[in-house]
Amino acid sequence: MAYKILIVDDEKMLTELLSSHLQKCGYEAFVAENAQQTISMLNVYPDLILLDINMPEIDGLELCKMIRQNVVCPILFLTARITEQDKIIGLQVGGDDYITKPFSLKELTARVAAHLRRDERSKCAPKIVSSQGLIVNLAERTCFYGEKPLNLSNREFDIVEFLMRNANQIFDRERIYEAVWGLNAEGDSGVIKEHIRKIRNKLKEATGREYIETVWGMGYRWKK
Amino acid sequence: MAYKILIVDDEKMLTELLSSHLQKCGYEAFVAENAQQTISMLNVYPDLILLDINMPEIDGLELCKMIRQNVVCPILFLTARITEQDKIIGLQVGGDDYITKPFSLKELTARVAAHLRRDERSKCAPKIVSSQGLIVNLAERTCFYGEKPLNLSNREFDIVEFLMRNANQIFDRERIYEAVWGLNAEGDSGVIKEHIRKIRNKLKEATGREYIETVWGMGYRWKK
DNA sequence: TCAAAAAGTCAAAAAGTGGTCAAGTTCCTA
DNA sequence: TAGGAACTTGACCACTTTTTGACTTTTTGA
Repeated sequence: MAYKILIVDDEKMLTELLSSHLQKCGYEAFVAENAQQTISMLNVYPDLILLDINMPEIDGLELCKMIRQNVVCPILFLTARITEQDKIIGLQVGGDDYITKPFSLKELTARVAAHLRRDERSKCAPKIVSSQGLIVNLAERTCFYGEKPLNLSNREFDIVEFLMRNANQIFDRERIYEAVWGLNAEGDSGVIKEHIRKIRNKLKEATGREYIETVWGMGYRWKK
Repeated sequence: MAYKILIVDDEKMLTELLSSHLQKCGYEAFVAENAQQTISMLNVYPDLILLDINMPEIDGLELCKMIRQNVVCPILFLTARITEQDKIIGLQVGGDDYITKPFSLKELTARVAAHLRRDERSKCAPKIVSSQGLIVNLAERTCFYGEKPLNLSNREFDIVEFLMRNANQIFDRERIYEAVWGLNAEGDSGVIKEHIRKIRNKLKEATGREYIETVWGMGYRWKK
């Protein structure tokens, strides 16, 4: 199946040029001309996003931040200006690389290919699980929200991993205990409660969002 | 078995184009040109519905609300206009996504595929029971009327589940007690009466309908 | 028409559940 | 092996659910 590339730019000329070129190169190309279109286009699950920084209405950087809430694929900025400052901001909002205008099509496709390759590698090796901008690296046992590390302890990480792998399902404390501590491990007595509290604190601290929901009388559920 | 897609639009040109394209992609396509046709078409149990918002006679949004009374499959709006306001209203009436006209066939099929995939995932796990627009998710133990959550407590949910599973049958309070609390559990003394009252209140609040009927001297019955 | 039985309502007591905290224990590392 | 981090425990509080019993309303049949 062909890689899907989403092009976000308001200049029709450019988007047409790019999309036809990328299609020739064997990619599937999708175009969005504004923020709204972009967000709804994320449903096609693009493998890579080309994002123009200079757009009317909404800033590309701002848009990037929004995209990152839902998606982990590489995001490459298309931009005229590029200072060190820009670069730092770009990375902060979750961008992966810059391509400065004007660029040759050859250069563009080379970069696109490189990032897809890299993404492919990271996909098979460490295994990354992502949920609303939260990136969990199972190989390194780390958890980041953008640049921010969560610093989960071992037990905490295990619990998060278990809940994320089974997102949207409800588990009572006993089931979580079994899953994380191992079967026929004795008792719970509230350890989970305490761990959940710690995890929630760290998640809140880093992301400002609620990930773990309490279903009264039933248990906990990871909201995807 | 091919996915069934229902296309609701009054422009013959468009519906023919769409249906032939979707058929080429391996889907089964059905067309409805107005509200009446749509409602009767629901009997084929479509897996996904493409719904034009701008139709004469009846508003697409209104129609969507009616469809949702009977059906849980994804509903995608086809629309020219699209503001934040539209989006919110669309979601309130039970829509799942928007596709703005004009759109490419490629984009359309991508979105259709994405939603079918998503729906497939949620289908295999939880098991959904539906009764007159009331959707009960056994896995999550939630109960919705369209968008409105019922917020049943555990005991309440158990009772509703039992009655719904055995719809149209009459059970006296003792039988319900046995079924929900477990056999040779002692006494009833009116607990059921109270729970039934709570459930009725919540059902009434959310749906405006009566689901639980009292058969005097005999017990209660869930009206399907 | 009236009284008894059945069903419905209400408020308050009882039981159960989850969140928080502080203190204890274990484990690991320097 | 001392110190600190991670893990566990139990007690407490706040809150929700469940149950109870007294009371009212409705229905039925003599």
